[in-house]
Amino acid sequence: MNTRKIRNMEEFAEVSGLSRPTVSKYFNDPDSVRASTRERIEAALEAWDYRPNIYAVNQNRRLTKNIGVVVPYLADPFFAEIARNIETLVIASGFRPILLSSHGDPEQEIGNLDSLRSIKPAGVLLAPLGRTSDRARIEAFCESVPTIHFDSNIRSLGDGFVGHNNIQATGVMVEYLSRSGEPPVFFEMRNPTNPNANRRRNAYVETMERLGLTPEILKIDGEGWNFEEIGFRGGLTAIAEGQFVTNTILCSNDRLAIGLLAAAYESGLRVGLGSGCALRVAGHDDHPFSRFTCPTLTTVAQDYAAIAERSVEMLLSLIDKGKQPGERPEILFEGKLVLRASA
Amino acid sequence: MNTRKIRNMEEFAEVSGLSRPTVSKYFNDPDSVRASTRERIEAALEAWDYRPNIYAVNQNRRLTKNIGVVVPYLADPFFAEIARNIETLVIASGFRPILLSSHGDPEQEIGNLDSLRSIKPAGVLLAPLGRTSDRARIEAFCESVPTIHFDSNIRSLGDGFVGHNNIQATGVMVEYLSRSGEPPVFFEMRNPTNPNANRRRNAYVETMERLGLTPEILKIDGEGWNFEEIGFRGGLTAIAEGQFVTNTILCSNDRLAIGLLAAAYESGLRVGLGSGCALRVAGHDDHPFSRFTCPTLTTVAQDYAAIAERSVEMLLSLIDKGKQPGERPEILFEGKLVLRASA
DNA sequence: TTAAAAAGTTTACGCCCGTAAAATTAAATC
DNA sequence: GATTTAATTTTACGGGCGTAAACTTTTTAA
Repeated sequence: MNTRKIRNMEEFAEVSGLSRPTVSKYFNDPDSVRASTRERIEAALEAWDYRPNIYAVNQNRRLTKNIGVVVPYLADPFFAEIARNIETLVIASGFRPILLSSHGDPEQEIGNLDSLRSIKPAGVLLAPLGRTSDRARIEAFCESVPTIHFDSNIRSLGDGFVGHNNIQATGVMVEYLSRSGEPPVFFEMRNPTNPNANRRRNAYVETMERLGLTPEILKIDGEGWNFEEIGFRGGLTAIAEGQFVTNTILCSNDRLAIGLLAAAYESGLRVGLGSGCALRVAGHDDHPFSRFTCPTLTTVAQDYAAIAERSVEMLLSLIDKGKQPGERPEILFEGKLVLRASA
Repeated sequence: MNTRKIRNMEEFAEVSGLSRPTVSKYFNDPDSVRASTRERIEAALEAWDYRPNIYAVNQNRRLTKNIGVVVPYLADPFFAEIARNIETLVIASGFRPILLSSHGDPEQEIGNLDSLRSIKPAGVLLAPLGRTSDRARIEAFCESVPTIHFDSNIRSLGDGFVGHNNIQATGVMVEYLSRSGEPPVFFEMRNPTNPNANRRRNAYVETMERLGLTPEILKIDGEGWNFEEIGFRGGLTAIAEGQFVTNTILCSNDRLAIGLLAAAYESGLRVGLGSGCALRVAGHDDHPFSRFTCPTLTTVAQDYAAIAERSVEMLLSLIDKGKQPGERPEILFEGKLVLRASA
């Protein structure tokens, strides 16, 4: 590594023995220059440690290489995991991911979008909060920036959607639970923020009716994203007051189930399939921690990898080809039953 | 909101009835202009929806308002939580946080630092991976960018450190466990990546010896950041082969403890304080999930809020006053015993 | 009221790079 | 070796804003 400090592309072009526009061309697309030229530049890069000033580059390019990724709540390992997958894919595609969490707060969500707008991203992958989201302002954002929604589908918002097939997945779980024991009671928050929760409830009701069973829904109180806490408190009350109509409980998601498992343990109720068990509990999502609950949690897995891959793919194609008027692709991946010890 | 689109600061100055330098001054520091001027600009901002181009601004400012935040593993709710705290504080101080995760990978860690360097941050808050980190390259980074380390202290790296007092915290826990039942066995990974793990082990040994007890350490195999899995497998083996010398186990961290609890459950061992219990298990960190394990986990809490607050404070002062040669402040916050059901 | 101080305006230059057009050089084709 | 084609260089401009100097206006203090 040479000692002289390279201040800008002009100087770097000089030590490479080339002109600045050629070097600039190389940085935009290494394949756009002759092989021999490319080698000279790359040799110079080894020797001199220069990188184009990202601010000057982005100021002048029509489109930056930034891709915004907004998730509703990063402290939830589910979103952390899917964000990790997305990040890796975005980088591999030569873009630069900017990861933002809304921390469960609609204002922060809009703040994140505002903040993204100011960096003029090529596109955005957005998993919205849901019910509490400021629909109008998200819509305004989507009109100025190519946006693919994932995880949570807000009707007709954004240029496409990739997510989990809640209907199919819930159906599979309800069928399994019904044929392997008592039919399930559905356990959920009274005012779920996420639209997936509503789809899951509806699918539960439909499937139960199709099977000739009576749907039973237990709605518990609680606001915010502290789902384990909410499931725990709701579970304690439900157990103490005997609110569960059958011995089988299907939770709207794994985090509620984790709370409910804690409540069952606290109440001295053994959870599982065996004859010595008082309760069966199932979740939904295959949360990273569901393999380490006591007992391990039976659940329906979302296909994290496929959802991440497809949303990045869809966004890149949107950026590349531009918006197709009238079109808004929606892709759902099927859930897979994961049988563990809890149900 | 007016319809005419403001393209740049020139046009915005025009509609505000001011000159561009004055407007520029306002955006750098609203208090640097007369109150009446400030009001005019703010009124215009309401009416016209203009924001300075962030790339042009950063290209010209000596120092950007960016602050990098690098954590080793964002899918760990512990780091997600501390990152959330830091983010909020950084924003409140008028800076812009850039959150990056190393995903447990030393190369990604260096990649993150490289990526940060290219955005010329005012400063960086870095929680390094630890043992596997590329020390030399981190050192090189720290020389060119004001950097405060947190969580994990790599000897003499960076311009300061804020973290958890592992020695004191482990001592408190060992004392509690010893006086309330059988003395604890220390349960940890054979090759812990994080230097905190070493401090905890040493503190365990010291405290045990001070109390006149024999330290017993159980090292389990496993690589990577999948601590729950490692704790689970190690726990299963240890239980099956009767490797625990006493009935009390102090885990190096909560995530290992979560795995061990799952192993105990799987093995039919009841964990807790009562007479019907075969095992006592304690953790370290007060992981967000430790309130929902079965049984709930006794642990030592890290002061998340204080660590976040102090590291941001330290970094801002470093940015403000510049590096004091020879000085490298180290601040440790004490751990607080959290008694729950598991021990 | 007046002088001094503070704030704002004008003018001008620089930051670092993208990009377009025209001129030149090098590589590929026959 | 001459011609075509592709790549590179030269020249030139623009993007949006920071910032400095000199000048003018407004505010504050005497």
